[in-house]
Amino acid sequence: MHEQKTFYITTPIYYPSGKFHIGTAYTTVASDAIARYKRLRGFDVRFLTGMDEHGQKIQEKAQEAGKHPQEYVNEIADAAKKLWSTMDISYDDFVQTTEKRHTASVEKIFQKFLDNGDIYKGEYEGLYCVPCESYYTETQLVDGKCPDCGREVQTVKEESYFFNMKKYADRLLKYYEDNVEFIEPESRKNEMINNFIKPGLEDLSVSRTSFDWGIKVPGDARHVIYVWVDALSNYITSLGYGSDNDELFNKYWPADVHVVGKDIVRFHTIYWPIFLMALDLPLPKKIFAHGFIMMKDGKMSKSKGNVVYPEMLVERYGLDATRYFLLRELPFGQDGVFSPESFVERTNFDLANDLGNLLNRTVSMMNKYFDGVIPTENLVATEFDVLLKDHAEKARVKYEESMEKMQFSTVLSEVWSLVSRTNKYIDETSPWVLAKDEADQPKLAAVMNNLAESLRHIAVMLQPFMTTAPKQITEQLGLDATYLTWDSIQTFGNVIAANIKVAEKGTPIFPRLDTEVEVEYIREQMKGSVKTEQEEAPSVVVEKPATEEISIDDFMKIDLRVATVTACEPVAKAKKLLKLQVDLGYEKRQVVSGIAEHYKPEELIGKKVVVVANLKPVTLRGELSEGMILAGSHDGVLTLATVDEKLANGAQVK
RNA sequence: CGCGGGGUGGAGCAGUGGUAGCUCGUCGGGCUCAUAACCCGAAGGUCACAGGUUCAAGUCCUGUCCCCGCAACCA
Repeated sequence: MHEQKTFYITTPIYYPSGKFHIGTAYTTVASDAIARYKRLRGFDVRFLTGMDEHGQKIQEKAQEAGKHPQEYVNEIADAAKKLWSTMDISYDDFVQTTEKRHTASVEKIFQKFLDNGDIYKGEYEGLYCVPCESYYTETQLVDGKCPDCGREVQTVKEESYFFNMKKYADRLLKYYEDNVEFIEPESRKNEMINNFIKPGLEDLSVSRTSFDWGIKVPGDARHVIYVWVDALSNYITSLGYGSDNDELFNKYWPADVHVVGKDIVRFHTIYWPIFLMALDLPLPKKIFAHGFIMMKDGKMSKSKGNVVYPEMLVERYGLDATRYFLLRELPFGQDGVFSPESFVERTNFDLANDLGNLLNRTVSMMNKYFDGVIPTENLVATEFDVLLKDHAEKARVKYEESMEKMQFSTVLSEVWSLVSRTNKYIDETSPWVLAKDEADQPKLAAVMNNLAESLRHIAVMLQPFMTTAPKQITEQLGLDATYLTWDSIQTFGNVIAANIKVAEKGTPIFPRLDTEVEVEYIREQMKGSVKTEQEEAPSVVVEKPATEEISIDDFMKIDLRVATVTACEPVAKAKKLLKLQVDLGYEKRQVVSGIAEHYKPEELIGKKVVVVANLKPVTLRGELSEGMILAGSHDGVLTLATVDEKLANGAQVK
């Protein structure tokens, strides 16, 4: 007997910085579809997901919440597990980087790097702002000063451990060449080579001394291991690498595919392979980078009020519709757009009209013409039968091809081509006509049998994507789980046993939605997500007296003056900046303001605005700015604070 | 010239060098088993623009314009 082929697939481990939005669900649902498909094809699958739980931010967030970091991350991990349970994610393991099995192994990995000379202790030299406790790069500085507080920065040397990346660059490139499918889509590979490898890899700082919520560097407790070595290692530590029991590791490593978002391609295609080389371990077979879910007005963001949370869609429209939409509407590997309209329309057209209705009319005819029993004997094929059968077989082949390429959208359109073909088949054969003539009974019987068979094929193929509908389809057809295996759709026809009775009354598996009502509902929910955020953090909008209070003297230090905008033009190569000439009465000045996305230059000329006149001048994008224009903004809408025409230029505002 | 993606019938997208397809919308027709669902037909495209390679270019090459992400900029 052959040993079962294994398949190891991972999602990224997620960072617990807030509620998961639909993008996180997308990654996870896509990975789940692959895992389910591979299981269906007989693989011994291991599907890993988890949480990345170390770092400064978590330490701070936990402190804000008045919790121990461990308590904080555990709560979020529980919330994640709950969401994955809601979404029927069939993961086999959930790793948290704060677990002993991970931390112990990471220490060993780090030690091995040290022993082999891949990691050396060095000095990180950077521009440091002491009050802000932050490093900045040269380009981040504003006018040579700290971008946060405006104070002088110092060149500071801090002790840090470094990983020698250069040493492995050639081997990495070679691996790319020898394994053309290692990075997909291919454009990502070119991006990595051109941007990072060709210019020369820099040694990577792999430790920090500025916070301590992390895994201590072996033998040097002042340092904690920084995110890369820690987080990426989860893919092997969760298999028991470096522990007493490495059975799972030997069985499943190397991973067949790491599914990642396009934002973390670099870490998975450069750092991670190099770490593995340093450990003398085989590299993963594939890194697949998917695109992002965009909104019509750009990226999802709370301030735009366009954030979509998966729970909302699942609660109202069901899990199958939600999973279907994600994997059908967005071409995997590219960015795609979510809109309330597209969601409702996909659900109505594809699920309710095409698929749901097909099942419904089939069950109904079965009852009407054959007392609910799927006919299996005395079948006489119509001229259309062979066409349907051919279509089903071709669809299955194309499905398998596209599934290997993880082109879920294409895969699903293949399934729907069969749904459509079957609806057409009903029209072609017109069972209601056949039913009128006793002599056509055998033909009618064949038609009914084919309909059940076609629906069965559809149900089997939908299993990686939907977790309820395939069962509902077979249940309404009276078929048990044995009819849902992949083997059972290698042939079309002669599969369904005799005397199987369909449901007496078909129940719509996807109710039709009222487009207008539901589009409005989703919109409200998206906006609503803004409100809840604000409720959670009201300080942003309402008062924050204790800490924000200033004295009248402080206030009087600010010299606010009325001025007229006399000229205005965009700043070259800066998307958000406008250069304004303002007349303060007693003098004229140039002010650079970040309002280009809200005002056209010509709109501003002649406007009376309020200027902070005694602000220290700075240079922005090479343009001198001697002051600041007051403006208010909320929910992404920005408006200048203007004053009445009557007020003369130079008038003080207080 | 910071990096990358893209510009295809009204909308959203597929398109491996060889009759330009799909979904929705529009118009017309058919059917009545079905969730006012299903099926058929039609209109509608100089495939951003300009060159080039080729027997043949939406598809390859060069240049130009525009859009979108990332980065930078928001005093």
